Amino acid sequence: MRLNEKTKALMANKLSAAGLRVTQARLALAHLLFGQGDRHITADALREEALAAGLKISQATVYNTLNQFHAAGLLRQVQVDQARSYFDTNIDTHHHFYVEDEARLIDIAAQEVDVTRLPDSPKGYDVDRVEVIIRLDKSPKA
Amino acid sequence: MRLNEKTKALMANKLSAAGLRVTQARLALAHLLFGQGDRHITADALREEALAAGLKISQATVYNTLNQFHAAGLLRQVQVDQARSYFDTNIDTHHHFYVEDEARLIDIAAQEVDVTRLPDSPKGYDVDRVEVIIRLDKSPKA
DNA sequence: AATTCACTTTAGAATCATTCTAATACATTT
DNA sequence: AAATGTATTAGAATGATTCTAAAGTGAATT
Repeated sequence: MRLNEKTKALMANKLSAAGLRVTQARLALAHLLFGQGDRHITADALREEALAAGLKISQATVYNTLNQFHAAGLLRQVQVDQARSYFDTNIDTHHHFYVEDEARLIDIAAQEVDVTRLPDSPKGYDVDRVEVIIRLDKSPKA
Repeated sequence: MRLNEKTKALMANKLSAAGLRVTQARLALAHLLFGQGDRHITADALREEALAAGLKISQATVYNTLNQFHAAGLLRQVQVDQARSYFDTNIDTHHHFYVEDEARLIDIAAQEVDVTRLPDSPKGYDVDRVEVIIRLDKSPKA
């Protein structure tokens, strides 16, 4: 895979800023993840993209890298399906539609949802994040 | 395990009403699940409870039964942790706190949360359910 | 109460996502 | 370029869940 120099520099920057060493594997995966707008992707799907793009990269590295990016705050992990984890390249506050039948996530911008009242957290605990997940079904054929 | 007759009749009723045949295994698991207020439990934890209660029941049956109860609408499945599924005996509309560090779910009554605005669903899809999950961290020691 | 038949339960194998291991490769510092 | 500490890797290991196909049970019927 050839990364254009501008994107490469951006990604290298992103990695350094996150405290991650800039390596071939991380650069290439960052390019796939962050080079094309917001996405929701599973480890396996990313692996396949990488292989399709001609990268020689192991499954372990895909998992390691996703976990490191997540730990570094470059990715959010979304848990909507018991079978697998999704990684979301959009780390701003936002919410999701989830189409269970299609195993597909759709972003909802934070300002599209108003949560105007929440209960107090139990004593000794603080709110880390409020997630709203709207589960969707296909409409019945009229 | 001895089920008192009143509970047993209630559970048998619940199963029949849900279109499930009343069997020993289902009665016993229903008793554990529904006999003590709202709970959030994993398949494995339920298995252990069952064994501790002296039931002779296989893991496969625990899974089968949880899945059937879920399909029949007697349980809700809650997805907050990548490692395992929780089954929630409270099937009314409600929400959850989730304490990640302790892998613990806490119910939030529907009326404790106001979601006053939601985006339109994508064309061709209907809202099945709106889930609010409040992820909690332990407060830092002051 | 025995028979039948469909549904349940079971032990154990299989699957699948994810993590681990410990050996090799690479990036950075000397 | 040698040394040092991370990264990457293939493959094994793990752990939750599902599958398989054989044996058991509940409900309906004789």
